[in-house]
Amino acid sequence: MARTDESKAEVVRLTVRPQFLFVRGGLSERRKGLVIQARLRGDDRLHIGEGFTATKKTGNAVKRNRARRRLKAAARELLPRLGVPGADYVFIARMDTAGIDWQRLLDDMESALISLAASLRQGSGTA
RNA sequence: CCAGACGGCCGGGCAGCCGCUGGUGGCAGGCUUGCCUGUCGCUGGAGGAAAGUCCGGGCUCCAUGGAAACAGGGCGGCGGGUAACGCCCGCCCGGCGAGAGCCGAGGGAAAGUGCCACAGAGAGCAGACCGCCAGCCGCUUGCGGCUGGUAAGGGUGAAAGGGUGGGGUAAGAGCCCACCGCGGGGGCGGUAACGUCCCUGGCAUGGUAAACCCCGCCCGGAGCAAGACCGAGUAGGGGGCGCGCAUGGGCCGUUUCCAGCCUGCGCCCCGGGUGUGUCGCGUGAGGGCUCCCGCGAGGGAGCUCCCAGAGGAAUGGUUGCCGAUCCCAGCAAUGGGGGAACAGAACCCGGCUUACAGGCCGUCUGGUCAU
Repeated sequence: MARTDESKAEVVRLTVRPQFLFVRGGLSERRKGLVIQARLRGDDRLHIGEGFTATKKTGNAVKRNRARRRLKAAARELLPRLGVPGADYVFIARMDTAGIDWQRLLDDMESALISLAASLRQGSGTA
């Protein structure tokens, strides 16, 4: 499959609570190492939004920090290549995120992003 | 060397690649001339507990200042340290330990009130169940009954109205005596808590004050979502109702007094920013080294360093090597496995408390061996 736009889209961090709530109303993909939510913003701009969350269930503050940092590091590698321009993504840490094998985490994120991209391009992401 | 006590310190290391954030420098660009953007360097970047948010402060805002009383809260051997403390140091007293040491909310219970279950005859103006003793009566002698004395013994209890020993006595009892304890007075040592000695009294004073309480000392409230700045803007404006036009009313726990200030007061409704940015926000009761004073907590002087400042929240992700206890095998040398505890700054300090794999250093105690 030949990628038409080789220029990677700019990635912007989601910062306020309403942005997270908006994405929660969109699509969701669950893997062993993480959960990804995604939703097309519906505006004209082409940047990709990214946000990271770890709930109290993930563990204490150290475990939550580690899980969120691993998600950020993985997203930095994968999201510019696999993310859909104009969509916002929220990466949610699970119990295994901090301890899972690094390559497995990358594989989980890649497969989730690919299937989300397929759904988004079909137009069901705007909801 | 083994066992133990106390104090202090550390709490994974190195390298490669790719990132984040603060500071700083070069270059380029922009313009409102001191900032912004891009890029390339250099450099700082979690803890001993960053935690719990339990105390004490700084700082900020609110409150007109002072005094007294009351209310509420806290503290409590003595002396010292400190900005301060409920913290720390030294000492005293009591308890525990063979010892090094450890533990103690450690003022007042003969001001008052409350409480002290069960058991027990009796539990706070004490108390005769058994026993002991005396007298009288009955009777088969040691037995039984009645009356009285007695707190030495038994029994109950967490605790039985000073303890031990002797005298004394019908049996006993601070009834008397010695020592201890307790109360009062005095001498000496100590800044003091207290210690010690002498005289004296009489055995009257159970425990509980993290029960009320009494005594002494201390204490305004809220917190960085404090608070400040920019934007037209945080303060005022308009309306209604009630009371009032003064010897009134208000000024932050309450009341009173003194001084001062303000001027209608109270309630309700309407309209007027709704959301970021910047500051606060890292030079501080600051760290390191040396010297001096002090038993110590700590204090002083000199030199030197700048040492995290995020904001859905940076301080990392990943790979390789080395790796402590630990687990398995083995008498051992050793081989294999495994791969670091508790835990993440959010205005900042001083403490306390709690969590924590493992390691290092020093001082001391007891034991063992050698000399």
